[in-house]
Amino acid sequence: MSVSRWVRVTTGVANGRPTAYGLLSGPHEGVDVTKRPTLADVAARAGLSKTAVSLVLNDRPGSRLSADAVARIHEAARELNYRPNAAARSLRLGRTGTVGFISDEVTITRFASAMIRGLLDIADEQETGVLIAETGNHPKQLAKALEFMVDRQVDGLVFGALTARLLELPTLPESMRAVTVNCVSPTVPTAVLPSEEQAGYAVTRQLLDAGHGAGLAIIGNAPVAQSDPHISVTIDRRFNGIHRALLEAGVTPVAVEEFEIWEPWHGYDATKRVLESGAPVTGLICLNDRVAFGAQQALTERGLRVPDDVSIASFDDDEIASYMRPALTTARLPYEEMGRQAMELLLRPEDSPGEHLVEMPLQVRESIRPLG
Amino acid sequence: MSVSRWVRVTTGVANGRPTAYGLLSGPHEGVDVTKRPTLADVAARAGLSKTAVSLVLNDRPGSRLSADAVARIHEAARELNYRPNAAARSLRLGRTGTVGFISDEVTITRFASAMIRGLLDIADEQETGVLIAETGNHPKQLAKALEFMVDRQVDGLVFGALTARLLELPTLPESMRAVTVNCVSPTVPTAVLPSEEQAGYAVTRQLLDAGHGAGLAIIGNAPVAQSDPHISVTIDRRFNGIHRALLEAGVTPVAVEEFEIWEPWHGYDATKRVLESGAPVTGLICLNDRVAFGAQQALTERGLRVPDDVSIASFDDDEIASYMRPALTTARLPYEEMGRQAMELLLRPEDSPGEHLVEMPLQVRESIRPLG
DNA sequence: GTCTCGTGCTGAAAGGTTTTAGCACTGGCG
DNA sequence: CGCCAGTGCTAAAACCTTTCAGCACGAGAC
Repeated sequence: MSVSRWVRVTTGVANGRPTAYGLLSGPHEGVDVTKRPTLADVAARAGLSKTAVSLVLNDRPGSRLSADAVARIHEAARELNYRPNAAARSLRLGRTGTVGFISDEVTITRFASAMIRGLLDIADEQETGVLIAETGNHPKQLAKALEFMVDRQVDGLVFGALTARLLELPTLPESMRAVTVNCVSPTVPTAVLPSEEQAGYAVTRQLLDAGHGAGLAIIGNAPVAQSDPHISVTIDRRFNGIHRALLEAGVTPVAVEEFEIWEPWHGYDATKRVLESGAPVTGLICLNDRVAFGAQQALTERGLRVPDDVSIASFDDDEIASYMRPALTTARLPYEEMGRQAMELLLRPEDSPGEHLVEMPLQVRESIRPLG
Repeated sequence: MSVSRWVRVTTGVANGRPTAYGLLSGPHEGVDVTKRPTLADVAARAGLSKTAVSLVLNDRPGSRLSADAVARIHEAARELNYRPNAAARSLRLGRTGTVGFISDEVTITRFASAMIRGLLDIADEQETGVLIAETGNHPKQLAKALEFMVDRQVDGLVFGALTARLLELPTLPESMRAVTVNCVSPTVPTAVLPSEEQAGYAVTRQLLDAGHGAGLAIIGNAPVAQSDPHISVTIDRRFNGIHRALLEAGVTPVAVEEFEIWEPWHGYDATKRVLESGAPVTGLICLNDRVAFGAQQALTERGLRVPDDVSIASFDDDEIASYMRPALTTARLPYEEMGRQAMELLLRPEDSPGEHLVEMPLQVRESIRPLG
């Protein structure tokens, strides 16, 4: 059916609420035009019972109605443009065909919005709606959002976070399905996370393979973030991957710049320091793209060119990575894929507890030059 | 109440659906622990009728219950941790306390996610939930989303778009409240748009006031976008503002670069062309920040510095505008404020048809140098 | 003593769906 | 003929809320 065929026909108000919906004057006569048709209307028009209509329209197996009856019901439903009333169905069934997405600020900031894309994608495939709430990291807001969702009897909950951290969630109703994306919580067994160890390893190898073992610098070492799961549970793994690659190759970086917040200006400052120190740097592992962006600004100011003089590899595949000249080689944070995974896990009938890692694919672009 | 107090107590399943919810073993005895309490449970505990409970809990004016009765009901509700069943209420009331947000790709791309922030902000204040759907510009998806929302009996609809264009929407049920944000539709009378004329004027004046009248270039003239409302209904106004300022000052640009798609590489190419043409350019009006970013890359490659040699002003206040060195002076696209406005208009009881313009504030940063 | 009115409260219907239990009929078998 | 099984269909309950209509009772007016 097409929604566009619904129009209000009178402006009458009954019981303080408008009820006057109906079909555009169309080919079918004898239809009550004052309100949305119900099962009873379809039943009347088909000359059968509500039970029969419900059975047929939901084609329940085992209900043995004559082919004629089935045809009449379908015809009547089509003619009346019947759509079931979601509230009534929810009331009866105890489920709503709706899931909730609660995050700190995934939806409302630009960084991880691809996560929503993934979520909505799968939800849509499964004819499921998504209710959204953001907490801005306030426990009060979280409690409120949760209460709202539970009251609406959502069929499941997805918890998301901007940075992959440990979340403090209240205990959920035990029958409530839930998945965390880009975060973990002791109260939710199923979690979807980016495969950071692999990414750390891949990024580092990319520079090592290009021959930068002798002049490698790390821009953005973050010991605090590494050790505090409330800041991140995955940064640690990213560094583990980096170190595994270095260890394997027997390489020690010529410089390691430490700072916890990864914004362009920090990358700029840190890289400036490295350059001023005179360390013989030929390759930069920047801990994210914004840091890499700042690093490049510092290099440019020094008259150094990427990748001719210094190569850069990085993490995230932020918008900025593709705007840079040269475009940045970086390990992509797979937000969309994580969103898809989460929704699939949530909607799947069986449980799938545990950590589900999603690969961070290396986007190889032009910021690395092979040496000699 | 706190949601965390709900836990499943048995794993029993009735009618094929789990119903076993209850209070954590707490201070109150004699409460049925097997399911969410209903009005009837509260009534029983308070020794009154369902009617009385409903009346009191919704504190309907004109219902004259004794102070004692009111107290008993509140107490019982609190003890049982009663929360009304949203589906039942919707069924009865015909409204849901939920609005729908349908857009092409506002939620799922990074550009306009602040719009959602504004929407959710206000929705939250008004205890309203938000159902989200994205159409990716497919009419099929749009119809599906609309149908879904109408079926769920949302109390209103917000239509959003990434670029401020004319939308083709099916006729809505006439009683359905609706607002468009950053887009317009003949079927929806209330629209929220950015105040582009004012922004065009302000940006241009900023360069003129700094003395760049003699060396002004426009990077990103877009005649097609200007004249096709399906691409944009506001770009036109942006140019009108620019031209009004120029006309007023009696200024003719020394160069006008035309291209319809405003990505960094286009800005880069266009600026390169201008520089190669030898036009005596001292100030660039870039039609968005990404174009400005590309322009700066071209300038830098030519050994020209911003703002020392060339000044830049731009539109949008994209992420990138604040990352650039120097940070970019730009007229902010007020997505968040537009979102707030839209939700306020939607939730307001009276209608407010017409166009609601939201100011685009000029973010004055360091990319403009006053000429001697 | 009857009527009227105000007070405090309640029964029952309505909203639209799903599902259980079961009715009425036919045909086949013993 | 009696019984059983199968076929085609339906009545009614249940889900939980809101609200209309109205009951019972006591006080005051006439």
